[in-house]
Amino acid sequence: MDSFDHVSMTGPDAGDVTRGTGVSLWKQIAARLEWQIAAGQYPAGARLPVESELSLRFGVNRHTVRRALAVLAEKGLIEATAGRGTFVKEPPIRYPIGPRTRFSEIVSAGGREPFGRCLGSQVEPADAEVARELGLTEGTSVLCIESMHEADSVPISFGRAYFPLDRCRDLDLVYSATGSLTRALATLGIQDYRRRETRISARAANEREVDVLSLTPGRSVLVLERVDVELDGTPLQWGRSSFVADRVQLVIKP
Amino acid sequence: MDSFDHVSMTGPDAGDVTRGTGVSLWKQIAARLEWQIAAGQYPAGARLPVESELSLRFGVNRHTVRRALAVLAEKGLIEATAGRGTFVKEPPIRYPIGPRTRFSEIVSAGGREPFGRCLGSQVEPADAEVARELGLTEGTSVLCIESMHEADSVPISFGRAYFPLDRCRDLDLVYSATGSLTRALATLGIQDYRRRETRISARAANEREVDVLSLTPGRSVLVLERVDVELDGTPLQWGRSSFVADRVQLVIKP
DNA sequence: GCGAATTTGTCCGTATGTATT
DNA sequence: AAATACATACGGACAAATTCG
Repeated sequence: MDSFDHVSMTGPDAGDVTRGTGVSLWKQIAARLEWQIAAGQYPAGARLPVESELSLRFGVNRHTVRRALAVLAEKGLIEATAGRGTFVKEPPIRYPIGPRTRFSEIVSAGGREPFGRCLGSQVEPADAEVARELGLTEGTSVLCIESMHEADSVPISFGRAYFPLDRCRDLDLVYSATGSLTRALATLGIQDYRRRETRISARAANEREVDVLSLTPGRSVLVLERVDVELDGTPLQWGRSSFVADRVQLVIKP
Repeated sequence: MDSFDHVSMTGPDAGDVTRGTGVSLWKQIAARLEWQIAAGQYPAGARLPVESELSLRFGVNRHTVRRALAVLAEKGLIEATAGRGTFVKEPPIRYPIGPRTRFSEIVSAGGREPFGRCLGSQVEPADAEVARELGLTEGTSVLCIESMHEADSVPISFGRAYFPLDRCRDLDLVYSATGSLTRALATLGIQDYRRRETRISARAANEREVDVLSLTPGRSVLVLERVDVELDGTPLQWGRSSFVADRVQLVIKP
């Protein structure tokens, strides 16, 4: 094949990995692949060459390639599936958490098409938890809305939110019609509200989430528990949403 | 089958679950158990009565009890293990994320004993990512410190942090000696610093995390990526830490 | 280290009341 | 009004994990 005059030339493309420099081969390979991915040579969703091919190309053993790939997998850049291959992952959506967190605005700002759907709603008596968070007495009627969100037709989140019924009657109907909670609230005369607190935890996706969000079992979801209040401080909604962990990255700028 | 027309009492303690009220039995049982847990009748770590015992006590079938327990498990209140039993979980540590996030202060404020340990450190050239985050040029020497933290001897987090070497020489030694990064930085003349950005994602724990944090495989970890800067804005450290997802709850108050 | 006992997890099936079509 | 679907509740059997003598 090609004959390079460098320190070593074991493969056709091996100009980048040089032995005996003090930098381990797997680190060099990882850096090179990361660079190629960042440069768009392997765009999101693309399949990387199979490990044996890479080992040929870099002139190293397959295990050395695997060590490099492990670094990228750890960073969340690629994902390997036995039998299928190794694929470049979509970069996660940056999801800033702040006092005015709105799904559609965040997704639009990221240049993607937001979509929200009301999966169902019902009026129910507030249990101890909902009552505490909304500052109501247990048993007060609240409206529970179950919904999911997508960005560019990719499922992002799924959750339930609770609203005081007196303030938000028929919110579910308007939400279903408009597809946007912000707009639905606006038509009810609630022009603005702000986030009072966000609590974040994580766990493996449950069956329902696997179903609604098109996940494979065992995947992690970020669970966001949030309280929104009206401008005068009255609790407006409390809810818990599950975000597909590897499709979003929550960002907090204090 | 049952010869009761509407209200019945099947068990010795069944005064709380009433049939034919329109509220399903499993919901009533879930609410009752949740109340008992909240009231301290079953404190954190305690074992609940076995399912067969509960089914006797409430006068319902074991399946009905299981459905109620599933609700509490979903809420993160209990955890069942085949062969062992069903246990009340420790409430997660509330971990506020703000401009002055410090592990030891947060844990102390929660009435627990913080503990940090340096697992290892080395000087290495900054790769593209570290260089970008710390505002250095690729290849500049940085100090990498690997550490883990505990609260009341329970592993909480594990991560790697990178520091510009010129500013932080021997930081690892002082850290190992003091067990506190804040104090170690103080002895190097860096009295204060603040969080510039926190990025949060989640995934299943990898092998290393399972090992260091005493987890079972498949558990979720919250991955916090953070940039701390000195008061003049100079990047001081960048790092990624994995938090055991069901032992912490990140709290953001905008 | 083995086996029995305990306990949760998962299946099979049946019956019944209530909504929806 | 009949047919259908769904949620609730019960009964039994066995697998899988854990504990303990």
